[in-house]
Amino acid sequence: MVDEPHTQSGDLTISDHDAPRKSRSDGRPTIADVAARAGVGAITVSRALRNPQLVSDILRSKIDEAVRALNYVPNLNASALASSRSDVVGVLLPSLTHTVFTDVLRGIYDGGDGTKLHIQLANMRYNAIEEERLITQFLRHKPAGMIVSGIEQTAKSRRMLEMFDGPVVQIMDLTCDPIDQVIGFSHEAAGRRMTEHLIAQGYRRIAFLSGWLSERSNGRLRGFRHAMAAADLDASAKAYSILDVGMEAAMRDLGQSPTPPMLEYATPDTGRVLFRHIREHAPKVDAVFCNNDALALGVLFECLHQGIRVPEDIGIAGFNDLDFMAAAEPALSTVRTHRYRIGHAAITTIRERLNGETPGVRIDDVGCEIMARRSTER
Amino acid sequence: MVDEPHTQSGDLTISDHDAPRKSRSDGRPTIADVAARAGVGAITVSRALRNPQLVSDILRSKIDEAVRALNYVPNLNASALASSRSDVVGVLLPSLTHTVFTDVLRGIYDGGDGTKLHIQLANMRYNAIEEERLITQFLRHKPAGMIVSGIEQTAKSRRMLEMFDGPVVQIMDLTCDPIDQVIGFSHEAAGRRMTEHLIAQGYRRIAFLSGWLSERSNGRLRGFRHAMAAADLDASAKAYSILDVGMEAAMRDLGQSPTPPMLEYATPDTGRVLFRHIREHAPKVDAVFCNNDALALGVLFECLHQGIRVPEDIGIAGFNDLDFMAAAEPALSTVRTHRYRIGHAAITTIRERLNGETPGVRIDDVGCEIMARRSTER
DNA sequence: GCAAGCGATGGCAGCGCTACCATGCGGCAC
DNA sequence: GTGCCGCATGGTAGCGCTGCCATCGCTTGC
Repeated sequence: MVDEPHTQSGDLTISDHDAPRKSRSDGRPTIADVAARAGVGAITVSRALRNPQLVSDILRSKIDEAVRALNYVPNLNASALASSRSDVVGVLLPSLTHTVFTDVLRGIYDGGDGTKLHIQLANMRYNAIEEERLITQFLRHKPAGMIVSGIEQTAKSRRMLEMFDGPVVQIMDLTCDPIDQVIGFSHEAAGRRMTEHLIAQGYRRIAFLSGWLSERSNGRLRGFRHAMAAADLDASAKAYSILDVGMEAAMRDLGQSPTPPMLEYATPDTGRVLFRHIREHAPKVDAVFCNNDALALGVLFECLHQGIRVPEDIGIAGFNDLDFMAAAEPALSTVRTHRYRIGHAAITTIRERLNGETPGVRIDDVGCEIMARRSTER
Repeated sequence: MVDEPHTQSGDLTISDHDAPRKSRSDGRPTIADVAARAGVGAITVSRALRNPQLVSDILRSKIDEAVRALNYVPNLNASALASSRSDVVGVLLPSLTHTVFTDVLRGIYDGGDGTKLHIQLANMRYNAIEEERLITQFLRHKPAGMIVSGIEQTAKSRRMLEMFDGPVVQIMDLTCDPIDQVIGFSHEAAGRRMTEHLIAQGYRRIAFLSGWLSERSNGRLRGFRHAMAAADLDASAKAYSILDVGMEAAMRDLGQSPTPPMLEYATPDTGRVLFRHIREHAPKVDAVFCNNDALALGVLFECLHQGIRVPEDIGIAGFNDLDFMAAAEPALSTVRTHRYRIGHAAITTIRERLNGETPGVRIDDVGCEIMARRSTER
C-alpha cells in the first residue's frame, strides 16, 4: 500500500499550475525571508530585532535593510509560543465608568508608552467571581505581567496569580500581605482625615453619603466612624446610601447598560436625591461627606436649588478631587487621590521587573491629600 | 514569586529520574495530555473545546472530565499561531480621559462580554502618526478585528487596515467612504441643530466655546456657523478656544501627564476662564454653545459667581449629555450622543462578522438628540 | 448487495518564532 | 604551538495548537 501522496521522483519543481497555494501561511514575509534576503541565519535576525547589540554592525544594517524592503512584521503569536512569554500586560479594573479608574488607566498607558508592552484591559464589575474568570482568561495569553485592583481576590484568584510566573501588582488599596506588590493608599486613613477636617471646622452632625459601597468605600466609612467616635460624636455619625432612599426603581430605569446599575450608581442626581432625603429625615445634619465627587456635586446643586448656604448651613466634602471640584462655586473640598500616579507606578514597576531589576518596596503607600476648600470653610 | 510550578505534581507519574528537564515547556498540561487522559486524539479535544457539537456526547464528557482533572488551560498563543487568527480585537481611542470615550469603551466591553474576544486598547492621543504606529503594532497580533476612532486615518493607516483581513469598524463620525464599516453620527448636523435650538429660543449673539478642536469638534463648529449664517447672524457667530485667552501658561502647569495638555484641556476651569474672557471682550453675547459639557459646567459656575442669571441673561448649552447636565441647577441643555450604543454596536458588528454573517449597513448613523433644558429656556 | 454519502475521529505536518546547543574564529596565556 | 576563553553566528528541534486530509463504521438509495 503506497499511500504516499508525494512521489519522491523529481517533484522538487513545484508547478505553478496546480492547486492554488497549499500552504497554511498567509503569504506575509517571515523571519526566514528576511534572513534569506540579508544572507544570514534566522536566529540572527531574531537577535538583531530583540537585542541589536548582540549582532555586528554589518549584519545588523543588512538585516534592517531587508526588514524594510520586505515590510516585515514579526508575528507575536509565534514569538509568544516559542518563548512562552508574551508582551501583554493584563489589567483588571472594577469599572470603566468611574473617572477614578480612567485616570489610573491613563497612568498605565502613559507609563507603558514607547515600550513593546501591550495592555489588555478587562472590566470585572466589582465582582470577584467575574474577576476569577477573567484571570483565567488572561493567563491563557501567558502575559508578561498583571495589574489587579484591590486586595480582595478570591482564594482561587490569588492562587492563580501566585503561581503565575511574572510580576503582579495590586493597586488602589493597601495590605501588608500582597500577592507580589501593592501600590495604593489607605482608604480608612483618607476617610478618617477628611472627617477630622470637618470636625475641626466645627461641623458636628456629619452624614456619610454613598452610592454603592465597594470594599474600598467601606474603608472610608470605617475611617469616618472612627473619627466621629474619637470625637465623641458617635450618635451623629450616620451613613446614607441609595438603599436608604428606595432608589432601586430609579436605578432600574437607568439600565441602558446590562451592568447591574447599582454598581455605577454614583451620579450627581443620586447626590440630590440622597440630600433631599437627609433634609427630610435628619434636618440637623450640618455637613455631608460624600463617598465620591459626583455625589458632592449633586448635593451642591440641591443646596442651590433649596437656597441652602454652603458652607454656612451645610458643609460639603467629596472624594477623589475630579476637576470640577476646584472649579465649583463655591469650590468643593475633597480628598485628592493619586490615581494617575498609581497607574504609572504600577506599569513602571512591571517594566523594571521585566528588565530583571529586583522589586524595590513591596508595599507602596502613595497617600492622599485633604483639599480643604470653601465648601467646608465654616 | 513561585519559580518552579509544581514540577512533581505526583499523580501523573512523569518519571523524575531521567534527563534534567530538557523540555522548553513550562510543565503545564497541554492538549495532548488531555487527549491522553481522555483516551482520544488531540484534535478531538480541540474540537470539543471549540465546536462541542462536532463531538459525540460520550467523548465530550470524557474530555470535559479530563480538562477539569488536569486543570487544563488552552494556550492561546499556540492557537493563534496555528490558525493565524487570534481572538483579540484592537481598539484605538484618541483619549482615555474624556468620559465620551469611556462610555464607548463600556459599550465595547459590555458587548464583548461572555464571548472569547479580548479587547486590546490603545490611546492614540489625537495623533494620526501615533495611530499609524499603533496599528502596525496591533497587526502583529493578527487580531480578529479592529475598531478605530474617527475617519481621518493617514493614507498608510488606511492601507494597512484595508489589507487587514478581518472586520474594521470606524466609530464616532460618519463618512460615505468607510474603510469597511462606520458607526457614528454627524457632528456637523449636531452642531447645527443645537444652534438652531438656541436661535429658536431667541438667542442672537451666540458664542462657540471649545478647548482644543479635534476634527470632530471642527464639524460641530461648522454646523454652528452654517446655522448662524442661515439665520443671518454671521456677524454674531464667534468661536472662542483656549488659544484666545492665553491659557498656554496655565496649560503647562497642569502637566502631571506627559500628554500634551492641550489635548485634554476641556475642564470646568477652562470654561470659567473662557467665559470671563467673553464677558470682558464681548459683553453682548447672550448664549454660549460649549463644545463639551465640562466647559458648560464651568460657565454655569462662573455665572453663579458673577450673579448672572441663567437662562435669562445667558443661555448655556453643552455637548454629550454627561450625567451632571440634567442634575445641574438649572438643568443644562446639551446634545445627547449615543456613545455607549456606538461602542456596543461596533463590537456586536465585529462578532457577527466573525460568525460569518454578512455586514448589514456599511454606514450606520446612530444620530443624536437635542436635550432642551432650563439653561436655554428663555 | 453495493456504491455513495455522511458524521465522527485521528494522523500528520506545519504555523513562525526562539531556546539550546554547536561551530568557527581571533586573541591570549603558557 | 597548544589549549582555552569569549564572541558572533548558525543549525536543529521544538513551543502547543489547528488545517487538511484519510479513515472507519454506519446509513441511504437503487
